[in-house]
Amino acid sequence: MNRELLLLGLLRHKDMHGYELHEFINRDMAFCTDIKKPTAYNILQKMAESGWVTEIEEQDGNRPPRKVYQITSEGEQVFQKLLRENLQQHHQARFTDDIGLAFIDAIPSEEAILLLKKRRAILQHEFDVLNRPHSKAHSRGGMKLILEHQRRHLQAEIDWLDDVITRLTKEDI
Amino acid sequence: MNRELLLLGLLRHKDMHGYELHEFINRDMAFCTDIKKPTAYNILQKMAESGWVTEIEEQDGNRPPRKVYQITSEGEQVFQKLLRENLQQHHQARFTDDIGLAFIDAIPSEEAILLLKKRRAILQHEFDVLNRPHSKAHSRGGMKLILEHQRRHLQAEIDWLDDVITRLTKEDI
DNA sequence: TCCTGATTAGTCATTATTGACTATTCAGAA
DNA sequence: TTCTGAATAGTCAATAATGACTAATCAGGA
Repeated sequence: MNRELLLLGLLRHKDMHGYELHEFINRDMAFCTDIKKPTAYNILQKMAESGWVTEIEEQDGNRPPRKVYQITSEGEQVFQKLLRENLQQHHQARFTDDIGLAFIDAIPSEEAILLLKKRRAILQHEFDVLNRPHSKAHSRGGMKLILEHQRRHLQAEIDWLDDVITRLTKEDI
Repeated sequence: MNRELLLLGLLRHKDMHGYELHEFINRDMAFCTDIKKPTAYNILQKMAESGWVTEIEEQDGNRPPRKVYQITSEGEQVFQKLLRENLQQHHQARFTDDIGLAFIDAIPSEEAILLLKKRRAILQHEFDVLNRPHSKAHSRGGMKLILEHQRRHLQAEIDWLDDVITRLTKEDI
């Protein structure tokens, strides 16, 4: 239901068509979700069937018509409910990167150290990118919170990875 | 491919049947992955088709026969490759919990604070559970690393959430 | 003994997700 | 003006994932 929350939240600000929503999400919100285009259209269609949004065919010049989505008052109520649910819950994070760690004793620790140092370089690079001055879309309210969250998370990852590398170096796993 | 890595890694230790693999993953590795039963069987079947594992029908008493999976030498090579890939990469974490934060200005900050305090209590509880003495399955090598990772991550989450709550309290979003 | 609920083991029909494709428009170069 | 590559807008067939189901066995109590 978090994808629904996201789409409704964006539609509250302004009416948008599917492609526009997808573009925004994949440009400005890539760090918190990952909705592919057909998935976005699928969710929009279902929300239209549920009456949370309305589809309005719009003709722009002589381009083929496109469907503009508008949140309904029922959709607004659902948004308010989903938002409250989201804020008061916590979903355990699953790190797919961890799976390899479970089997780290299957390779020589010198090699493991080299591989993890490579991972660390990637992490550091992402951290640096995140600390670069950011776009307009990211400078308002909630977005800043989310960016700060990513920053904190990446810092914790780097600290942890350094710790793992140190322990491997001391053969103290 | 990380699910494949996980299943192959477990089969390296001993031959297992599908249900056994699924049970182990959902009991002892729930904090790093989330493979449903039919998904596990599906992956095992595909790995059998690829020659990474062999299926052997086994009769236990007069129970219906079941398929025991055994890693092949080709499977071992794939495991070694996947493990190295996994260790040297980093996958950006996506926090679905963040989506609500993006729209936090849609509700009064007093209410948001209450909701986030509830979230914090859940987080704290998970942190406490994680710090309780853990099972045998979790006390060996790689597993300890992963638990430590979760612990660090949860600590960072709590710190961040406290920061958000403080900022909201000061109306400084 | 018989019954009940839990455990073991797996399947299958339905949903969800996505890679790959179509088709139009537009901006600029040749 | 004609061509080319990028941007816009969306669809669809194929794959992946899962909820709900089946079915046997077992442990223990009535």
